[in-house]
Amino acid sequence: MPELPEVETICRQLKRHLEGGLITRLRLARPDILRGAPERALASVLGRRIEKVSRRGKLVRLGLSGGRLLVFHLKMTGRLVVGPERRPDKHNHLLVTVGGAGGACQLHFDDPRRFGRIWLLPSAGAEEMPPFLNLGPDALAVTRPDLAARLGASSRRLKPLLLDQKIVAGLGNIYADEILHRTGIHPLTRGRDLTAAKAAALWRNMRLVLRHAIRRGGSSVRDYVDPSGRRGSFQLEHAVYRREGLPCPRCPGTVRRIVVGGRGTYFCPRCQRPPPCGVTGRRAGGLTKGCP
DNA sequence: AGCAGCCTGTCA
DNA sequence: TGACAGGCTGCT
Repeated sequence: MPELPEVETICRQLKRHLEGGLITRLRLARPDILRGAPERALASVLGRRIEKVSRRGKLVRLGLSGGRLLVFHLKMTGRLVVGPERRPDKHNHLLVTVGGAGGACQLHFDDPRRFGRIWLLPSAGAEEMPPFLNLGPDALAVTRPDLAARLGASSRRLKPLLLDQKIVAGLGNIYADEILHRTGIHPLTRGRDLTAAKAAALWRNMRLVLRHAIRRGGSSVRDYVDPSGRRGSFQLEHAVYRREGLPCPRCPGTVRRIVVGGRGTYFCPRCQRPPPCGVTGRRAGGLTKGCP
């Protein structure tokens, strides 16, 4: 489940290994995961140079010479692996051979669940087409007032709001829960009910948690590894994610799990106060009485 | 706004 | 062996 910190870690590695290299061979094993251009258009990528590796939200961009962009979304189980030439494994979807100053290497895009997608786009105007169309500002680029405005304009609960890539791009289930916990906000709080102080703290903690997770190489909860096969270590510092029944690290409370918008949501009911007039997380009632 | 569907590996 | 995991699209 690569989210912003994992994708950032991946990008930094790809940058080191791929930037400046020439694409000498391509093998698309599963044409159905390619979007934005027909399969035959992939041939036009041969011989182009990988000029710039970048990230926006959870998307990885390879900027190619000649105005092309190769974009990857890893979704849940996708992996980008770089290394010496080797046989593709059975879950390989795209194999790119890159010639560089230090000899050839290969980029493998593998995804056992096949949720992952690849786009081939013209770099001019790419921001106005899928998958960038409707994508909100990156979680590490959004300004404090912009985030406050985006959350405050909505009556939706904060958990689904933070997961909505149109609001802010890069957060997934792990970091949404960790950020809400660190800020002491109940996941069912509605966006419009955020106080200015809480919105500011949320922005600060979002940056803090994401930056710290990047320093740890991301979270390896189940099978995430970076392009060199190394696991991250931020999972060791998760305060709530997948810690149901365990003590909250910040207060004497116990971590609970509820389902919000179909997603498992972990929080501490003691230090993440219930929203003023909302559901408590157990069952509706009690607190809602008397609220306008 | 909420949920099925896409997928398959993993765990109870 | 069946439920579950979850990012995102598209449907209701």
